Amino acid sequence: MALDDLPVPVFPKPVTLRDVAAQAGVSVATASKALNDQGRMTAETRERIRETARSLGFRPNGLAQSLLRRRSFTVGLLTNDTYGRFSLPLMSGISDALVDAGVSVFLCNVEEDQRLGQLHVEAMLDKRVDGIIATGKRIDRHLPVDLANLRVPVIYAFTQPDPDAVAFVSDDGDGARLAIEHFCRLGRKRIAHVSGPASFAVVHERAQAYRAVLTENGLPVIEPLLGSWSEAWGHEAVARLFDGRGKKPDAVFCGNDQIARGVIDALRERGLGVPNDVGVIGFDNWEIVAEATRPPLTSVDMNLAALGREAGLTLLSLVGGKSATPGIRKLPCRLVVRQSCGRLPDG
Amino acid sequence: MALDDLPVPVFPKPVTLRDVAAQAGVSVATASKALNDQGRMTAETRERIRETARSLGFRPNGLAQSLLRRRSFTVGLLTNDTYGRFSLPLMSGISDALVDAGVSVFLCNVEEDQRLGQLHVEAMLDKRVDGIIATGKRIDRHLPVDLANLRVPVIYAFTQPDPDAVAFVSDDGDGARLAIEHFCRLGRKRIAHVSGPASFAVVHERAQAYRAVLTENGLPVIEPLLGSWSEAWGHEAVARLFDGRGKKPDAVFCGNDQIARGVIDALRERGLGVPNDVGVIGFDNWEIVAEATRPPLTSVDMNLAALGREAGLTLLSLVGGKSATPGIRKLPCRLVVRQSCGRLPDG
DNA sequence: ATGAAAGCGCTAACAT
DNA sequence: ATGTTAGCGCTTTCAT
Repeated sequence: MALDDLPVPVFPKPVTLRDVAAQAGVSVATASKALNDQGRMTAETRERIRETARSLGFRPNGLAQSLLRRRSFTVGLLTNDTYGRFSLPLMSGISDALVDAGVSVFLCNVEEDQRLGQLHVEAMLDKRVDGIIATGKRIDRHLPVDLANLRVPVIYAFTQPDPDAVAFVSDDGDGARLAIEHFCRLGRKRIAHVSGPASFAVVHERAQAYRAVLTENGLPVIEPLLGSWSEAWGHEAVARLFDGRGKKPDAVFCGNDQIARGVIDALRERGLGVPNDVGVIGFDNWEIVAEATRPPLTSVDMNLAALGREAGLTLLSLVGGKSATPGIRKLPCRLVVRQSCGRLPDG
Repeated sequence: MALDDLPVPVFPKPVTLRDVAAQAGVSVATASKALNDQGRMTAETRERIRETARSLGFRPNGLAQSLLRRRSFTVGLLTNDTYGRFSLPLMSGISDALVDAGVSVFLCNVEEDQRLGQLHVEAMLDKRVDGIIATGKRIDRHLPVDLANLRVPVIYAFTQPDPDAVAFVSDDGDGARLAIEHFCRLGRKRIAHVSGPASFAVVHERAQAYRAVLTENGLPVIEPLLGSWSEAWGHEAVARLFDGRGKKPDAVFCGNDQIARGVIDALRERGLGVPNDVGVIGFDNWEIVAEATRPPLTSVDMNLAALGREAGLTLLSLVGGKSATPGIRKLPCRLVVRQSCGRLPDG
């Protein structure tokens, strides 16, 4: 038995329009028209050409078409959030919007590497992408690439945009507002806020909305507790909130779902019931966490997929030659109600 | 002030080789050679042409190059795991391997939609990708697309391959073995196994390795407990393991990190200490979970990024005309030791 | 040492 | 109703 006898796969040479034309006994031009529903010819010829194309398994070479049309039906997607959970729904929304237009997506992960980023952008440009979408994991940090004055339209989604660019971000103030108003409707009176590090812009945005809604409702504002985005911090925050003397909170609005989980666990350890004694709301609506807490966690969802869709559609219209108003557009959040807040009094 | 006065962005017409040639006073052919280090010409001319190219900001049109070279320096990445945590490390590894070769990645999410899948594959083929990588979220399910007899090489990574295709998957038996052997080295005597649903192939593969290693070490085999991949199941499994009469386990090997978390929490609630009374090992090494358990969880890592790299490199060599041995290649796992198993007796 | 010409696979004016 | 011609932007013989 022969060694070194691996079946070297030989790939069939692609069928070209020329092949189809020859086979059908017409010129390339006629074949092209037949397949693109252009020009005039007898229905019979058209059908015959179509049939030969089909039988030969002809597929037009997209490179040739793009070269001619000056449009590759391809957009570049830049991200620095390979492992995060934000980019995925975002991307899914983007692809979604683009697929319907027959546009494919080049995925490029740039990490924090300036050089790599620039390299990727050039590669995209060289491949003649129709446009570029930049996404990230936080809206107050810029990707490590310069996207100003490119030869193609650029859209920012969930990342810090260049000035005068078109950008979409979640409205974190709106998200916080939804949460606090939900608590108010449920009759909670002492609502605390446990959030992430002060270095995040959203932390302040949410805290501000938290204060505003409480004031509007004549409820006391408890100074927000800022820490890290971890369960451990949620734990610790509960100690700080409940150890002191004075009135205890009957609701906690958390900066993310992991903090919320820490809070819920800590409350249980203290013999405090959720939602009966204390209501809890999280942020991000990370299902894997929100559904594992006991009870399941009510949480603010940033609608990232919708945000991605919006970004994709806007890019498409830009590519189509329309113009879009520059500036940052904030998209509303949505409260996903589970069981960590209890029911309406009259519910 | 005028309304409707949005600055319609006008994009500069790309500079072509023809422009460069004209500007430098040479023919396109010469310009091409100068920029590609081909042909012969005075160093002076070459440099002059280069300089004009640079000053004009010339970038070759990749579409034209690809059309000629019959190679797009682009590969398609098919996945049905948009939201999962498996595809991301995988993708990152793949891009990693490809970027160095100047190859970009088309990301396509096909969900479970057969029609959408076929559509995407055709789109990729039309765009003349050099090859395709199929990835998924479990290795015993096929993507909803037919990738046999394509015009380009195909590699499978972490998804069920076609027969005779080249595929890379994690070696789950190896992963289980690493876990159980670790327990044995630490002197654990009654090691239980709590895993996911019987409908997953990996569940059996791991259970088999579990049995084998215990037998090799002369330790009793406790019939594996199969359930779901959730924390709640981890909880319940602990009840089943510890409620009965008879000897209690001193170690639990879990099918994923969420189960492990449920197990650890349930043990604590029973007053059982981890790792002192019971050691726990998880699977997947999902950092966000493994680092949030108390104590932090020792877990089996499937080395997905490495697996992706391997897949990427192999595709590249296939594209380069080399041949690869068909079949499923299993890549080893790695045990990430944290604090849920305790130390070596003499450590 | 440089350039003219052909051609990658396709589309679109402009003939006939 | 169909074919001829001229490109898209580039590379590559082959002349000069």
